[in-house]
Amino acid sequence: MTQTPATDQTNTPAHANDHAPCYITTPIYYVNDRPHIGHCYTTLVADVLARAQRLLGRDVFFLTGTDEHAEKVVKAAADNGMSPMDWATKNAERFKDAFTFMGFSNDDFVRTTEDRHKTRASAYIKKLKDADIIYKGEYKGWYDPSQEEYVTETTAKENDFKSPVTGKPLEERTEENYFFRLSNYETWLKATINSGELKILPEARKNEVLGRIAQGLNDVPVSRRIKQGDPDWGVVMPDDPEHRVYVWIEALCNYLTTVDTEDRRKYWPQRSADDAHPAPTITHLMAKDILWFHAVIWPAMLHALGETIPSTVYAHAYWIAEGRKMSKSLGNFIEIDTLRAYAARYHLDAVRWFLTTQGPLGPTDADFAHARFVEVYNADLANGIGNATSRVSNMIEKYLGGEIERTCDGRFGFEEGVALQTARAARAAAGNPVDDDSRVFDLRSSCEEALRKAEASLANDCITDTLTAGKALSDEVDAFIAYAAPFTLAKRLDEFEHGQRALATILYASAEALRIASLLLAPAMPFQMAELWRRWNCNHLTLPDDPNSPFVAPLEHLAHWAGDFGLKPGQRIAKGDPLFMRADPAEPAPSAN
RNA sequence: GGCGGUAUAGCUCAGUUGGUUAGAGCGUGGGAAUCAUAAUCCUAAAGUCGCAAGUUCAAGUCUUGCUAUCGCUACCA
Repeated sequence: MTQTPATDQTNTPAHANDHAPCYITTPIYYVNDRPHIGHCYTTLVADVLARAQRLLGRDVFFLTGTDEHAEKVVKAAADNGMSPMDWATKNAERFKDAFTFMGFSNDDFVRTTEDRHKTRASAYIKKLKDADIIYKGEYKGWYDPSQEEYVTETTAKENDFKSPVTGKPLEERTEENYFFRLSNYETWLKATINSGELKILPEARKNEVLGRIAQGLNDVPVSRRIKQGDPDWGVVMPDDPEHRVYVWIEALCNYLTTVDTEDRRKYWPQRSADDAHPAPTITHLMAKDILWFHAVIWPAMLHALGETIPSTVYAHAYWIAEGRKMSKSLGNFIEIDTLRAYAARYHLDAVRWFLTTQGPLGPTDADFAHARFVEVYNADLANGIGNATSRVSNMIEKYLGGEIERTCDGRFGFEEGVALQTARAARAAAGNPVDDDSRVFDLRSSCEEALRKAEASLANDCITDTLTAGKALSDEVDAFIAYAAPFTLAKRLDEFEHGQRALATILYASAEALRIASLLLAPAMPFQMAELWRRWNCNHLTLPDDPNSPFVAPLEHLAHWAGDFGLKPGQRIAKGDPLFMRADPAEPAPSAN
């Protein structure tokens, strides 16, 4: 499952090689933090994207992990009477547990304290140092003796050159440090970002980064001199044991160190201009606070190393809670336990759906409000896809004995079609004729359209269009059922020559469209969609009982109307319990305790 | 302080190079239907497009000022 590194690719389906590989990362999370909605959200977006790309048939590698080399980790460990490593391990496990709970399908979980990371990160830095791209220089800054740390120029100025914490005067100090020649890459960065070779999303963030680059780039310090009594924690500057590499610069390397192995290099290949293989896509997802490192410093480092640069750096905004910014002082962080409580009441897939569709993917923050959660849950899931599958399953059980009788082309209201004419006649006979007898439904074309939309949006790392396309299909089925009223026809079968055939045709089209909708919804709701496939005996997954098992074919094939994986005559359809039970808006929010 | 973004129906947001009655989803009102988780379908109402001035035959869409709000301001993760 999720936390098991899938290091071997032997289970990769054959079709996976038809497309370029796809590498998706989240930041590695600071191990002193407790997993909260922020960590879960970024990783969920990555998971939905990874699942969607796998569904398209791509060979995906999805990485997350923990950042463990901060000095504060040593302190926190000491405060808790543990060794830094034991403390880090304990907290890394909390992230792993949280992510397992969220149903994430990451292929690996990297910890920066692992040798595989440290040795390679160290090698990259050595390479840069040997090339004089990392050089020894002098850092002049404002030092806060009471806190034993430097403060930034701006912070120093804002606080009138006094310690922001204690108010004692700051000292101007000069220190010997190593620097990275970021200033060398100003022109290159501008060109690379402007050309779209490096996509920074959303657009607003790209402009922010470009604006800041335009103000000029300075070389950045990447190390600090090791002082007497410093803990041995982190990566030492190659060939200079008196300096330690700053955590963040070593941490960035995790994206490359983890796939810098023979079997994984396909996700991050060193490419030449005439490379015939399709270029893999490398997508870094993160929250907006760490965009600068990922959009500027990291690509420049990679460029200096002669490595491929990421194709997309996506920085989403923050969640706020019930209209208020989450902060430690307010103590209103939505922690993993709150999400667990929501999942226990509404289903994990409902939590995933809400976060994905209502989240701050754009440049502005989004609100996690209980009332809103229930509204979206009822509108999209209980009344939407949940109810639609219930009513269709129910009618197939009731009118067709729980078995698909025939297929059809999914087009209704057109000249040659008899099924909808029969259904309209039945409504008229029942004294409830349709308002508009010229209405047409082309469910098959709608499905094909939805598929195109999904593929186009995923090429731009957009996950929501795929989901809304799936939801739109389910909505169309609802409208079709209301119009065709198969339940009315079912009561008057003997009045019409082809009544039974018309009924079976209408129900087939409804169910087949919902099956295709469920495929598009699956990246966000893998568990309940797999449950639906079990009830409907659809063989989409290699292991029908394991929602995390690979798909048996790419989406294009799976979603083919009445195709090899479509519903077939004789296929058993079971109704089962509601996938998403309607929620009571009056009920108080689930509590973590 | 500097640079930049945003202000459009109750809520969340779309609104292309300025051009007829400003759109969607959710929520709300009315009607229909009853297969379904009282779900669904049809339909309606609701906006002086932050405020003020300007450019123009014509501005939500351009300019200026004001107000509110948000982000970035680099080496803590």
